[in-house]
Amino acid sequence: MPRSAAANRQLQQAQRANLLAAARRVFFRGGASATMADLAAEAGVSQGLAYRYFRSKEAIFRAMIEESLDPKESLAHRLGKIPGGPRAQLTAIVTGVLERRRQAPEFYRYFYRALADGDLSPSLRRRLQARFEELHRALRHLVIEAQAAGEIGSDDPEELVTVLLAALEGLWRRTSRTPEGGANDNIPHAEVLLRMLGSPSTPPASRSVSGRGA
Amino acid sequence: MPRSAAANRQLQQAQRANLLAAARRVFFRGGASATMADLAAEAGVSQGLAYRYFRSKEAIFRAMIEESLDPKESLAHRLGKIPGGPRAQLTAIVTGVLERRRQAPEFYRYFYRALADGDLSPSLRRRLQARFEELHRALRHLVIEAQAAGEIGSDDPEELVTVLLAALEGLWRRTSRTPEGGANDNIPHAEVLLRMLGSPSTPPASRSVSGRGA
Amino acid sequence: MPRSAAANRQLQQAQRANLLAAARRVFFRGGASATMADLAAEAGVSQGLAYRYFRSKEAIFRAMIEESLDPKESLAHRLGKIPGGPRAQLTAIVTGVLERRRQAPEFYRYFYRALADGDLSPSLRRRLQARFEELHRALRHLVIEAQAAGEIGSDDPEELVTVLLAALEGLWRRTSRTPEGGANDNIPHAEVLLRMLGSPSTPPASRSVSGRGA
Amino acid sequence: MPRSAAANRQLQQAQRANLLAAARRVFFRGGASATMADLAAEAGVSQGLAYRYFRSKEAIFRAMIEESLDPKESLAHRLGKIPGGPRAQLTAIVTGVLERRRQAPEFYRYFYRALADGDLSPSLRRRLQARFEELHRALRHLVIEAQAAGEIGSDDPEELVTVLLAALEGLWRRTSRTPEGGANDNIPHAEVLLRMLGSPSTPPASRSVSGRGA
DNA sequence: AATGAATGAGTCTTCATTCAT
DNA sequence: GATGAATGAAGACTCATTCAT
Repeated sequence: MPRSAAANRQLQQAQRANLLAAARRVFFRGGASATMADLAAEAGVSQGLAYRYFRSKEAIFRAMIEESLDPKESLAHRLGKIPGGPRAQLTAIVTGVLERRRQAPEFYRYFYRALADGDLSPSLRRRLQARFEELHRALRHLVIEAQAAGEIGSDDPEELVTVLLAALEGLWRRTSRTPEGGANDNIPHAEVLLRMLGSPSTPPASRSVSGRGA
Repeated sequence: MPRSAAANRQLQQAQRANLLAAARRVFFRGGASATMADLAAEAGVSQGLAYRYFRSKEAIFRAMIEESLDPKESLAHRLGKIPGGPRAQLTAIVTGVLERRRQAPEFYRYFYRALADGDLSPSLRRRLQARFEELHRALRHLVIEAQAAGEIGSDDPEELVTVLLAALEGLWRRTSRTPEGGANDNIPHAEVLLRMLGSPSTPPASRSVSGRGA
Repeated sequence: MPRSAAANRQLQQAQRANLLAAARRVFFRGGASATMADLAAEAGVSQGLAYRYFRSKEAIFRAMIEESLDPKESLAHRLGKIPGGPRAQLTAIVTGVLERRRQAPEFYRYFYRALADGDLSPSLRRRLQARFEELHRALRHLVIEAQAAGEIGSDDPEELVTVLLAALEGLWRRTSRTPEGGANDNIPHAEVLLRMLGSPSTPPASRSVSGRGA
Repeated sequence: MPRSAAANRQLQQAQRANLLAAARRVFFRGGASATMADLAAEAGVSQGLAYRYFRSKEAIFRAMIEESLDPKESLAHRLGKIPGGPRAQLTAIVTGVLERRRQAPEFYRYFYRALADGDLSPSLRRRLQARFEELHRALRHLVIEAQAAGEIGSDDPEELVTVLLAALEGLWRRTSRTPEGGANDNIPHAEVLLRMLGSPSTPPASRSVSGRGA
């Protein structure tokens, strides 16, 4: 007598989740050089089984990322729901990003890894980049608005966004290096990062590279 | 008539340098997936020759990094030579780092790549981490001194150093993704980053995660 | 209430036939590269079920051929029932073979495929060859009789049989290549093939390879 | 000191030929199911080496066939050079084909095998079919001319060409089954095959399938 | 009797490394 | 010192076959 259809569906979902979780662990450890054998061993299944659930190694990687690309997580999505002026919205975004790092240190790690490792399907690469650019645009828009509202300094908005994103990326990256996925200590407050934006009274950073301004 | 021993040694040095330069170019382009065949082609020599100069592919990678670990490049080394108070020294360090990025975008890329990819000998990994920690300690020391001198705000020094390093790492990382090795546009001024340190009048960022401080 | 034993047996027979028919279709399309998954899909059953009825993939292939080796189909069997002299019997055989091709183009295809592909159990291979040889002997016998009766030319009988069989095999083979299993156009008349046997007045083909005979 | 360039070239050609010869033997035996391991073993080299000389397994198969597609072997090419009327030219072609079979029994075998086995790149498949069609057209043209010249019977030319080609293909096929590549005995004379074309006095084969014509 | 999830041996292919010249 | 042909150990992926349900 065959297994019931329901039981089968449950088994399938469990295995899929199991494989995806194993992939997360294994890619987290070994980067792109992790092998299917590693993954299978980690998941406690045979190598062949992975191919019942995913077409290829790349498909697993993709699924892993797609999972995190849930549209509800999109900043654009959440942006509309934040109350207050542009400065307050910037604070909320940065805080949200930092908060997520605290809770799921490995979260965005795949995004950066994926972009750094060359072997990524063009389509997925495009989707990832679109996500990054979305954040970029959202921040730029808020920065310009905040400047118009006299809430922050008057440096080049593009420059401010770049350094803000860099700081956030750098913080995520650090996760990679601490063995256990990064302890939660020393994660800075959003306010510290936002100081880079300056206050209305701050003069723009001088063009001189040696930056003796102020 | 055999070549003179001196001429021989010189030739060897030249080949070694040639291979190392090719490795730099090739790893920069292809990341960890660059092959020995790529390297040999780039260097214009046979595949076998690389093994006269380096024990293995990993040895080339290691040598490539060692070359950049030249003690004269060490921040600690250069720190003694910077005039001015702790705040000025911090400015000088950050400026120097940003300047280097402008000039040789691929410079530190290997360090981060090496740490991210798992396949790195423990000993080299230790050396790299030591280098990072050296910078970390130097910055922390200056931050504490600057706080003592009333030149910056009174946030947790560890937190300030972390976010400063993260911002710098993030900026280097960005290099990796821009096709041509990173255009120099939008590299922020040191002063913008240093704003994160706050001024004596800035109250420390509140402990509240939502960072409504100030 | 369990199914009756008779009903059970009938169900089994039906499944077996179903699988065999699916195998025929699937092997006909995909050749030796057809997979068990293909077969199961074609038969509309699970992959595992095939193994209740056949020990292995090869067993299915074998059964498929055995089915066509039904002794009632044997030429030897039918030979006794053909009226007329040896020439008429030759005509009848060749006509029968051509006719069968018209009706079931995929019929003998398996025989040839099976012999060409190496992976065939020795015992089955022997049985197939025996079948071919049976036809061979029957034809040779008739050719010799026809010569004795002065109904055909006096070439080497072995040679005549070889070329006759070759022409028939070639015609079957052609079936394989036409996408839809071979349209029925241009299937030659038996009489055309039989012309090769010559008439009493035809001088034997000369031994000269360049064949300037006649 | 490196091997001389000449020595290298010689080595390469020898290996390429060696691999191709091994492929011929191995595909001859095992059909498409022969593995690269088989081939390497047969050639007496490592599996990896084959890939220095051929991009893939399919490339080897292709090269094997291309080798036989030498344009000088083309019937169209040779057709211009045959003296005599259309009947004589038909004789010459068929004789040539038979002769080749005598000399190199495995020669065309790959062509037929290649067409039967599904896994063949579309481009190569097209080239092969073009070759077959070339022969087909040449024969049809000559048959029509021969009929116009009153040198043969007046059956449907397409039918005559089909049966002629089938006979030739069948003869080649037979090579496949004799263990040692086919002994040369019983290869029929061209003249026997050409009898199928009939003589001016032969009435066309009747349309009746049972072929009681003549 | 039937299912389909799971297995594992085997396939093609790549690539760091060695070695005869 | 230099070459590049040759090796062999993986790696991703397929598929006939088994087995718990």
